[in-house]
Amino acid sequence: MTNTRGKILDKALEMFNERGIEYVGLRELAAVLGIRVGNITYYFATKDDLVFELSQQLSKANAEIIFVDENITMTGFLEMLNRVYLNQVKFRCLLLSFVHVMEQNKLVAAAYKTTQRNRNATISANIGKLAASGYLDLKNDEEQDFLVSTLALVSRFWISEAAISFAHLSSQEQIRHYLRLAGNLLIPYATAKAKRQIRDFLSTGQLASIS
Amino acid sequence: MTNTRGKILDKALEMFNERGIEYVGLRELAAVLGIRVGNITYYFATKDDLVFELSQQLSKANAEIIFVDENITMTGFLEMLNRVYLNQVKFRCLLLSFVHVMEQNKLVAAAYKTTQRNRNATISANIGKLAASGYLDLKNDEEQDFLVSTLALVSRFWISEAAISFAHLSSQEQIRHYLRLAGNLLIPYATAKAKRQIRDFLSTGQLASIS
DNA sequence: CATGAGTTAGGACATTGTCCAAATGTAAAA
DNA sequence: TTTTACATTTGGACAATGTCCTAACTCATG
Repeated sequence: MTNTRGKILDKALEMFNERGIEYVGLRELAAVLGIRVGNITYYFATKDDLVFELSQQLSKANAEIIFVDENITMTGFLEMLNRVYLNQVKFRCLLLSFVHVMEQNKLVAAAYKTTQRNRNATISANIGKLAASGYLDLKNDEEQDFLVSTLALVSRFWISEAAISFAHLSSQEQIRHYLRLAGNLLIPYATAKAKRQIRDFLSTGQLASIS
Repeated sequence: MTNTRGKILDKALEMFNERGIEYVGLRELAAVLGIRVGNITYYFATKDDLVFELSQQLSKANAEIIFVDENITMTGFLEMLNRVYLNQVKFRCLLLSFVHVMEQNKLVAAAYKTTQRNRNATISANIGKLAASGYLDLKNDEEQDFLVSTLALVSRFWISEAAISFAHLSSQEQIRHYLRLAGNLLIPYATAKAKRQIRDFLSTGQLASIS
């Protein structure tokens, strides 16, 4: 992006990620960009609008990753999770201010509601496919709901816990920890071939971190 | 509490819980109390100091609940979790701004570090007792670490997820949902008698909500 | 060159947390 | 009772924030 709007978005994401959305003022952002505050408000009437645009970028990036895969394997499922986690690192400022943003920013809140409904349905469908394909042994709907609920909770808040409790670890190490957690969550319900894929993925299969 | 300091703390907690720490200004708090802003800063030099005091109250309340019980049962463990969740509802403003507070408030962050270390150790010890007493069947340390890690994550962030996704439910219903989640998490490792206690607790045993 | 839409600059505004000096209240000492 | 010393409360100042508005500038098009 070479235009002003794009520059604002890029630098805002960079600074928000480093120091937190609430702690980066528009004047400081403007100063770093060598422009005036009024110029930012020309493109984004409010700071919320700027944050909303970033949340849309994350949403779009996730949409390219999360879909119902008819031929999903346990390895594929974990890779999908891995890719989502990597996206979340890129937009970590949003997830670290998750509750705050959702309470304040009506735009983001409204968009999230619909996105999240689809997302949970997709995860649920994939878990169902894994069961149908002999990767998971689920006795009833409650077991499936439990897995989906827990995976959703972990996926939403792992980065918040990591920021507080595992700040000394790299993003890649943090992701490894929470992928391991997800894997352990699935293991009691995993068939033999699924267990092999989980153990294999956790020991060698992690995707490369972002640049 | 009839003194000014106590009144400030009580009303602040009430308003923070209702509308969020970030959205209640000191002037509004002072106005509701019928005092001046400077009077608040006399007792709490900064807003962070006020928040820190509230976090100490939560810490103290939890300390009375969370301890290593030599004769712990599965029912007792779930009751302990239930009591912690009820405490968290009382101080939900702190948990909803968890990451935010930890990033900004050095006092709270420092206190939390040591508290959390002890707390995780205590939970881990109780899980160990459950295994020793024939409630849990843990094959290795990794299984125990997994349970402790996941329980810690859920216990820290359930209220944040509930505020966003289950705002239409009462606190008691929210707690029921996350106690069920914790129960389901334990079930694959639970012995027969533990399974009975879990199912029994989830169907009838939930503690009453706060007034 | 002139026009007009798009863009940028600069400053005003209300609100926030913080800080301070003066005024007031209170309770023990003289 | 009066004085003194300390605790409490007041009222306003301060810098920083997000938001808003008007004037100035840029630049392709007629």
